Amino acid sequence: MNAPETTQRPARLSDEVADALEAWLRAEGFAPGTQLPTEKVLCERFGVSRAVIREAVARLKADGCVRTRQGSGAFVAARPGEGVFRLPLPDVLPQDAADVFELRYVVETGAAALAAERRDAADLARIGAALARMRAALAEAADAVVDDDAFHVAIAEATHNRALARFQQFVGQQFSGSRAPTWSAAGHRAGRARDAQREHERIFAAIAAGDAPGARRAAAAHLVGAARRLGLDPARWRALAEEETES
Amino acid sequence: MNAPETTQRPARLSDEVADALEAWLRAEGFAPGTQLPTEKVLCERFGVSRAVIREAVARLKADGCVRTRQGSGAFVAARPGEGVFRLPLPDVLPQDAADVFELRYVVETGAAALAAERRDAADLARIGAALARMRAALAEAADAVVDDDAFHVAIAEATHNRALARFQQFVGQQFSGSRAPTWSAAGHRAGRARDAQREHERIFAAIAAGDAPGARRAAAAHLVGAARRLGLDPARWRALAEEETES
DNA sequence: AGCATCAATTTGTCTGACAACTTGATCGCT
DNA sequence: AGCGATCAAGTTGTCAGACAAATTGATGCT
Repeated sequence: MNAPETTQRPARLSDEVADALEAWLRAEGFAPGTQLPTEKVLCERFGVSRAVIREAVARLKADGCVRTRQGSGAFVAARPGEGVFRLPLPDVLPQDAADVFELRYVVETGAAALAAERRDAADLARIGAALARMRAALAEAADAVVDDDAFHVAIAEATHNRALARFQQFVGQQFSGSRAPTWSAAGHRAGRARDAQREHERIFAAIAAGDAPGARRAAAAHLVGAARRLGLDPARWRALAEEETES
Repeated sequence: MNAPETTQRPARLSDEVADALEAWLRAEGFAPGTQLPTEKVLCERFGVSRAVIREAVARLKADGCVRTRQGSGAFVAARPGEGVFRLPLPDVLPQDAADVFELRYVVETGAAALAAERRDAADLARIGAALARMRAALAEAADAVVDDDAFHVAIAEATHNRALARFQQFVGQQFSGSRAPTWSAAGHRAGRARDAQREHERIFAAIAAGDAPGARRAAAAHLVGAARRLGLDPARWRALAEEETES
């Protein structure tokens, strides 16, 4: 068990340079159109080869904050990350997965509270329909991953906030693959589907009642349960759950 | 018949290859985890050098749909577009601006609560330093936009959650341009800087005390104030503020 | 002045090599 | 045989140098 001190961050040299470049641009606050140093200069400044610099610049190009013209140079196109947000994709690193899940936690609890305040009849109908489908699937031990997904999306849409809805959909989708074990045959046997459904019902009840703090607490409880079902470290979530439930 | 070359699209070879690769992945519908051909094979298939292949793959990596492991290979990480979040740019639509600000509200209040639980001495030092600089700027009616920015970034980093920190930085930055009126000469005269600073102090005190609910309330109050200073509809925020302050 | 030409500069691409890492097979020991 | 350590391909990451293609500003000519 050699946990080699989790040098968690960029093992890739090009990523390191790209981060540094992005941070530099951000700090300097260059106006769009200003020219970047030449690749040769950047090579010397960072002490790396041109290939690394090119890959780093390529990432900034992909992010849309830098634009290059052959023979001319590289230019700032916009402030770094102006309109795009890139998530550290959770592969095998449990740390990244936990981080992203925590982000989902923050957003989804807030969304549940907002949904309780803003939901209208159509929202409640959509949420209730997804809930009913899951209830039916629970009775016959069937799969309901798509309905589970629809349930959370419907809640996000009940906030009537496009940005929030899209972002919750975005983070939630990062774990859509991990939602299968709950509704699998083994999940039904182990009671995971039943537990999740009970949490779902509580969220819906609070939203339907217009109880924003209650919806927040119910969503928090659901996410803590989801984290446990995902095998994430529960210790990290205890504090959060207590924070929510004590209010 | 020479093509008039109005196809200004891919003057870059690497972009051409990247587009072809992305289209290929999308068409093939590979499940996440499947391995891509090696760079050498791709070189032969596209008839280009390895540098071009690497830049193309780098773009896919930046887009988040491919992930590479040194010594192992390149693997499909997600469907194209998964892993990157694009915000509806709030240029002209005030509705979008309000939506994005609300997203910021949800994330930043959650981050403040987390920061209160996880902050260490170094975090407090960073937050306190930014706060002190703003205090000094307030005394002499100077500009402190960069310190205001640093203050919020330091709080986000105190969560020790990379994803959360980067996302808060991302949404906060959408309003960085709108932070100037607070610290302008007119902002000092109108007391906007003073109000903001008072709110900052409360946030810091709660985080330093390890009071998570208090930090959440203080951050909520600050954001409601920021929304008012931005000229956003305060009615929309009253409900949220009450939700937080009642707990 | 106006214009074509040219040379320097800069990004784009190619080539070859080596380093760091992963993975599966081989070898040696119990 | 079972099992662990070791080794050798194979693959991506990085380096170095060179040339191609495009831009830009200076030069020189009319």
